[in-house]
Amino acid sequence: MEEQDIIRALGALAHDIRLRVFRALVVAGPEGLTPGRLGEALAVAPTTLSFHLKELCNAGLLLQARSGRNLIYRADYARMGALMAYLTENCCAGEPCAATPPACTNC
Amino acid sequence: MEEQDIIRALGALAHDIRLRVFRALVVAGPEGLTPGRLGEALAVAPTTLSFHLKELCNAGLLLQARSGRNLIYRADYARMGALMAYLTENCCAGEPCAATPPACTNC
DNA sequence: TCCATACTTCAATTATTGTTGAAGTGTTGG
DNA sequence: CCAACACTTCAACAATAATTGAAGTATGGA
Repeated sequence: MEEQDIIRALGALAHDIRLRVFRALVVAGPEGLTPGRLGEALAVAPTTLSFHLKELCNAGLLLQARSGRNLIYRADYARMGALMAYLTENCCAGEPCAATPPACTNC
Repeated sequence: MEEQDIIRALGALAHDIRLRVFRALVVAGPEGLTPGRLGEALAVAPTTLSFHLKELCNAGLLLQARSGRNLIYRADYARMGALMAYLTENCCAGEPCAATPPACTNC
């Protein structure tokens, strides 16, 4: 992931609606959610929501698919993981991720 | 860290100059750097740099101190750690931080 | 005290982002 | 094929962020 991608991803998450959308999709898991459900859950107007979903897609954080007359958005976990990896490596003084509460399940 | 703080921090890092500044300060360690050195290293005009340093301070990611006629900026590692913790917990499906290469040094 | 140094703040301008309602695209059931 | 549905795109506007040069503040040395 290039620096430019990192900046796009961070910028995409740096907005209240988009952060909530992304969180909702992370919680929703691999099945994802439709804009309809998202708009309902978060009380965001369709046009506004569509704009922000597009932003998140452009940043590479979301995947889009069609299912009938609905679109389905899903969080791109790999991408989010890559973002975390970059931040851990470059912005945390090389320390292991400060947030490892379920530490070392394989030990 | 409240959602609003998370958004501020993400927004602060979502800019090429600011991301480089923060990275430089992380690398510099606890001793930090002066705006003079930063501007020199990153080739940024003093006014512009000052603006971005202020943004990073306002976002809580940087600490400022005076030493003689120089100001010294340092990365706030704790704050960055809190940001990482939030993202791991809320945006990574509860999986442990995707980036744990030096894993489990205490095992 | 006065000057030079090291930055910051201010003010004006430009560029980018965010929001909204209206119009458009693709899809399904009748 | 057509009407209703689920969304997106467009266009216009409002709000916010970024850049620049000029002026201001704080510090240390002559």
